[in-house]
Parts: sequence; structure tokens; C-alpha cells
Amino acid sequence: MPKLKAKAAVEPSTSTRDRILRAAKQLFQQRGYYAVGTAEILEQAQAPKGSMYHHFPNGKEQIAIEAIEKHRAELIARLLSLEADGFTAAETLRLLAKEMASWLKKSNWLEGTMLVSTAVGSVPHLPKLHTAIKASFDEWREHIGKLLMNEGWSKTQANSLAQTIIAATDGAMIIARVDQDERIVIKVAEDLVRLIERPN
Amino acid sequence: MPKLKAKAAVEPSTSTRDRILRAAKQLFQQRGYYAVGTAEILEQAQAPKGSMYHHFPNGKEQIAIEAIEKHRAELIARLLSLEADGFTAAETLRLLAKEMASWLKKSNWLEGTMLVSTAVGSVPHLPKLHTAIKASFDEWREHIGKLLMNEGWSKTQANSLAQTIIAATDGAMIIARVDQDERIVIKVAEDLVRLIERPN
Amino acid sequence: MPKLKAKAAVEPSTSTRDRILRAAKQLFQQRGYYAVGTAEILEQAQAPKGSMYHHFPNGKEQIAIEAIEKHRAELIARLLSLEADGFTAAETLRLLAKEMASWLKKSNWLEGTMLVSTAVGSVPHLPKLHTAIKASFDEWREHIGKLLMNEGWSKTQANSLAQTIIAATDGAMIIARVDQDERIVIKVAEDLVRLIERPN
Amino acid sequence: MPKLKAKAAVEPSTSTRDRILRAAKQLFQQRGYYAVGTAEILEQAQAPKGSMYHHFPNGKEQIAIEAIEKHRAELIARLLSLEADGFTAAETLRLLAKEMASWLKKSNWLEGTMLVSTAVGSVPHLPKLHTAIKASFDEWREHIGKLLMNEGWSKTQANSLAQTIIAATDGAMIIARVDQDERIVIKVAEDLVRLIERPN
DNA sequence: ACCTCCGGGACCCCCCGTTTGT
DNA sequence: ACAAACGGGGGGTCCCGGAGGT
Repeated sequence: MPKLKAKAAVEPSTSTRDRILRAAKQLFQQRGYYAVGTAEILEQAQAPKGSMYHHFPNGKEQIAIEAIEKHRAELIARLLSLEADGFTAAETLRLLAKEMASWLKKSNWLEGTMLVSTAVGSVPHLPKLHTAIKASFDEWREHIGKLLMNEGWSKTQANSLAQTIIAATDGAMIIARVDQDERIVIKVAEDLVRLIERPN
Repeated sequence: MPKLKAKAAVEPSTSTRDRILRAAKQLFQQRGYYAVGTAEILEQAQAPKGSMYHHFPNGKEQIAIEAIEKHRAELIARLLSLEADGFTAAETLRLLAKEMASWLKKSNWLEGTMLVSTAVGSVPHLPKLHTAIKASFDEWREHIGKLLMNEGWSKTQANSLAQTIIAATDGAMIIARVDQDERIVIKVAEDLVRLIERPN
Repeated sequence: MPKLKAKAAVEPSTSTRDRILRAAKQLFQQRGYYAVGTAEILEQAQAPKGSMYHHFPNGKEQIAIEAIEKHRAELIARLLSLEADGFTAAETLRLLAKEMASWLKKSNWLEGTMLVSTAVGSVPHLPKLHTAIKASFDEWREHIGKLLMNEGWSKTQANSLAQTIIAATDGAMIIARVDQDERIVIKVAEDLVRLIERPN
Repeated sequence: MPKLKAKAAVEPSTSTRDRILRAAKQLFQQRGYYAVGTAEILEQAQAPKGSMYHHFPNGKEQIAIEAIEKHRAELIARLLSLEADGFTAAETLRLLAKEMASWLKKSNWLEGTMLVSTAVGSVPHLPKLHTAIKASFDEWREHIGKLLMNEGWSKTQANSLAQTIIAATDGAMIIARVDQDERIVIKVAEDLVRLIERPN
């Protein structure tokens, strides 16, 4: 199996714990839970082997769980920031799609989506990791749903649309990566915008 | 790591080669490429260890590629059969969503979607497997696109909508599995049906 | 490997150093030197990880050595107390065998004998620990030998008999534990009593 | 921890499986179950790691179990051979003691007794290994008991004496190793011979 | 053509006993 | 008195091949 070794380790100017988490987040996002080994995480984090179980006594699964939590926090922070700036749901969707598309391309199609990558292969076999993934999806959906309710959709409609948006976005990211065509993400987002243009 | 061993091996009344492929398809679909080992495939296939490299000289990756090809053939056959029965795109979408939802639940949330499961972790690191996955996604999209063109959508619109449908459906399958709620697949399909109700 | 975790930690009302020693003594006695880790000792002692090297700069081996010294002191104190009470060699042997047998059973066959447990695997590779074990065996033998000399045996005979008594007792403890039958210890003691019934 | 690496690997003129077993028997006998690693066994056996789990799918514990079984078979064969040659119990005891003593010394006090070494630390935590050890002790005792019954002892007496002989012999081996004095084994055997001189 | 036996190492995640800094 | 960090194995499993039989 070719390794596509990441030459550039994460920047060392942070705590060991944080470097491990950042390296893990990137690698899990790129290749999923099982395709990434702890040795690779530690190498990328420039962290010695033994200090991993100091910071993460429950091992690889705990690292994945905390990496997901970190991802969730960053995602929500981004959404809140856009909300504070007054972006509508459609504008938010368009902007995020554009960002994700360009980031996907820039990474040379190495990057994936954290939740999907970790969910495949670990759900439902690793219950604690499963729970963390579910919690992230849930909070994401709730936030998008709230946005839609603010724009006049009923709670039921908003939730369903939020679900669809998230599902389609994640799916689009997967396919864009497979096709190595970032425009897919943007086109899917356009179709989704049509779905939420006006409350019916 | 808990093993969730599949008790029922695939039925032995077929050729060794076929049993291996069937076992591989099921396991890869459930847990992805890296989380499944060759030993497990062979055990489930009731196949002797050494005979794997007789049938699949290129090893695990070749098995995955042929399993994907098998999956693609089955999917297209199903779509063609529905088309022959005169189903519209919306009807096809509704029916498949219902089937997938019930099948997801019946498997106790063990099953996933073949292409997504194998894509995560193997794209783009395993080029031949990547190519097979891409080909499957492409043919799927082409078929749905054709269906939509037949109902009056322009080629551009049809392709974009087909892409969105596939993306959203795959995403919905992932989230439904994570949430262990099969209705998600159906609700997403309903939203998608609204998108393709009438050519604009 | 099953862990057989000891639920009841040693009582915390003593100094950290002492708690570590008591926990170590129990664990080494149960499972030997190599099967017990420092982490387990510290957990059982409710002692923080880092403070171990404060009290025992030479690490695990030093802990074992001091635990053996503690064991030796307790054994000799017990023998002296019985001697002060006027017990004959035979009576001492019978009493100790009965005590050890019942204690073995009460521990659910977890307990072993300190010297044997630590000797296996550490002799002769760890010279300092080896020396401590040897000193304990020697003092034990000397005490029993003195008892026999007081009852009329020659020095040579007394030493040989003491050696045999200790050997047979330790061996009996091992086998009783393997067979989970505490009567073995008592039956062996009875045979030994026949050996020392009267000086010939 | 000093390693006392055995330079001379076991002779390579046998099957891999057998070489692993022979190396394991020697190492477990010398240092016990937990102090010996699989890597060390394989190095001594000149066997690659992967072939170990071909022959011993249950790993280290299975190797230990089979090594014990091998030891048991050799011991019984030796006893049967002596019996066939018409040795009495006392003669057998004396001869074996002398052999064990000289072998202990010749090994530079590295060798121990297989059953005791493996029992410490593994009993009762590893039930399958425990069972194998128990079976070996049992068969040994039965054989010695039968010998004594043939010489006129009652079944009860013979069993108890056999138990004592085995216990004292094993104990003597431990102490002789600790004291690095092979005469202990012989002196203990002499005391035991006094016990079985004539049926009472 | 099809399969079995037996490796062959690299690598898996985990935990070891220890040292450093505070 | 102790938290943090440290590397080096711990046992076990990975995917893959070669030799030989039928």
C-alpha cells in the first residue's frame, strides 16, 4: 500500500497533546479510522510513542473522539460566526461549499470529511466513538435547523431540510474527492439552495 | 476492538471465487477497506487461505475492485429493471430509498454503502481501487441523469440533479446508520423528490 | 489476559511509602515479579505515579527487595512469638501449615508464597533481588534449624531437616494452589512431622 | 534488567514448530511465563514471527501449554524407563535428585523447574495453562504413588507421600537455585528417602 | 487449474519502567 | 511530592508469497 507520507509535520509550537490531536484530526479526516495508525499520528505530531498514553489513556479511540470533538467545536464556531455576521442560510451554504471545494482541491484531494471518514468502519463497532460522531452530526443539524426556522420554516420542515443539506454536502464531498472535481460540491450546494429558497 | 462476527457465512453452494467475492462485498460494505482483513473474508467465505492468491493474484485490492464491479452491475441491473417497469425518476427514488432504509434497519445498522465505505481510506491512495469506485459513481450518475433527461430536464440540469441525488442519498445512508434511524433516508428522498418534481 | 483486579486497595491510613510496599508485597506474592507492573502497584496503593521514584529511587527492583525484607521480618517475628510461647518444632510446623492452608483458601487461591513467587524469573538475573531472597531463605532455615537443635538434633541433621521442611512447605503451597486443595499443605506437614518426631 | 541472552540457539535440524517448542520449554523453565517474551522464544528458535501464529494460533499461552505437555511426556517416559529397569522408589528418588542437581549446576543456575516456573504468575489467571500444569502435577503424583503402593504402602499413604516428595523436590530445586548449592537437592532427597524406607 | 502448508516480516495498538522538570 | 514526557519493547495480526501436491 502506498503511503503518501506527509512530509510536513504539524507545527511544533504547541503542546504535545495538542499536536497529537491536530495530527490525528488531519489523518483521520484524510483516510478514516482504521487506515491510520498511531505510529503515523505520532510521527506527524513529532511526539514520542509513550507520551500518547499519558495524554490519551484510552488509546486510539480516545484520540479519535477528542479529534471529533475538536472538529465539532470548530465547525460550530464557524457557523456562529457566520450567523453573527448576518448570513442567511442560503448564503452560509454557498460560502461553506465554496470554502470546502477550494480546500479539497488545494489538499490535492487528500482531505475528506471528518465525520464521514471516522464513521465508516467504526460505526457501530466502537460505541464511544459512534456516540461522539452522532453528537457532532446532531449539533450540526440543530444549528442548520435553527437557521432555517429563523427564516420561516416550520420546525419539522427545517429539521428535514437540515438533514438533507448535511447529507448532500457530505455526499458531495465524497464524490468530489473521488472524481477530483471540486465543482461538484458547489453544484450540489446550488441545488440545495433551490430547496430552501422560500418557505412554502 | 469488538469484532461483531457475522455468524452466518455466505452460502457454500457456489464457486470458491464467488464466495470470496460475496463475502468481501458484504464485509467491505459494512466496515470499509482497511477495517476488514483478508483472513476474515476467507473465513466468512469458507475458503482456504492459500487459494485466495490463486483467484486474486493482486490480493486484497483486486478483491475489492471486483467486489465493487459486482456491486455496480447489480445496481445498474436494478435501475434498468425499474426503468423497464416504467417507473419515473421520482418513483424510482422513493422506492430505492424505502428499500435501502428497511435493509439498513434489518441489518441492525451493520450495513453501509459499498462505494462510500470503500472510498474512505482508499481514495486516492490505491489508484486502481479508486478508478473502480469512480467508474461506479459515474455510471450511477449517468443512469439517473438519463432518467431525468427523459422527463424533460436539460442535460446540464439533469447531471447536476443526478449528482445531488446520489450525494444526498449516500450522505443520508451514512447519517441514518449513525443515528440508527432509517426514516432519515426516506425524508431526504422526499426533499429530493421536491427538487425533481417538474422541470423548470 | 484476564486481570483479576483486586478491588480492595490497601488501607489508606498509612504513609505513601508503606502503602506502596504493602501493595507490592501482596501483588508480588500473588503473581511474581514480572507479572506485576508498577502501575498496578501504585493503583492498589492509591499512590500517585510520580512519587514512586521519590521513595524508591531504584525502581521496581528496590520495591521488591524491601517488600521481601518486610516479609522476612514478619515471618521471623511470628516464629519468635511461637518460640516464646513454648511451641515445639512439630507444633510450630502444624500450626503454620494450618494457617497457611486456610489463608490460601480464603484468598480464593490468589495468594502464593512471597519468596518463591519473586525468585522465579528474577533469580539469578537480578542480583540484588536474588540476594534479598537468599537472605530470607537463610534466616528462615536458621531459625527452624535452631529450633530442631534445641530438641536434640545435631547441627548437621537440624540444618538438613530445616531445609527439607522449608522446601516441602513451599512446594506444598505451590501445588495446593494449582490443585485448589488446601489440605495438601496440611498433609505434607504431617509427613514432615514424622521426620522430626524424635532425634535418632 | 540484564538479559543473560542465550547465545546458542536450539539446533536447527528440526521442524520450525518443534524448535519453537523446545526454545519455549527452556526459556519458560528458566524464567517463568511472564519474564519470557515471544520475541525471545522466536529468536532462540530461529523462527520468524509470523510462523509462530501459524503453528500456535492462540499465541504465547498455547506455546506454554504445549511446552508443558512436552515436559510431562518426557518426565513420565523417564519414570517409566526407570521402573522398567527395576528401580525402587528410593533408588528412583536418589537418582533423579542427583541428575537434577548436576543439571542445575551445569546450567549455571539458569534452569528451574518447568511446572513451578510456569505456575507462578499464571495460576489461576490463565485457566487453560493452569489446567495443563495441574494435569502434569497430577500425573507425576500418580506415578510416584503407584510406585509406593507397589512397595506396600496403602493408597492413602502412598498418595500423601508422593505429594510430599514432589513438593519437597520442587521446593528444593528452587532453594538450591537461590543458594546456588546443588547439594540441597540431594540432602532433601535423603530426608525423603527416610520417609519411605519401610511401610509402617 | 486449484488448493494446502508453511512461512515471512512489517506493523498493529498498547503499556512498560523510567527520567525530567517543577 | 508529583505531573508530564519518554522511548522501547509487549503480544498479536497484517497482507502476502513460495514450495509442493493432486
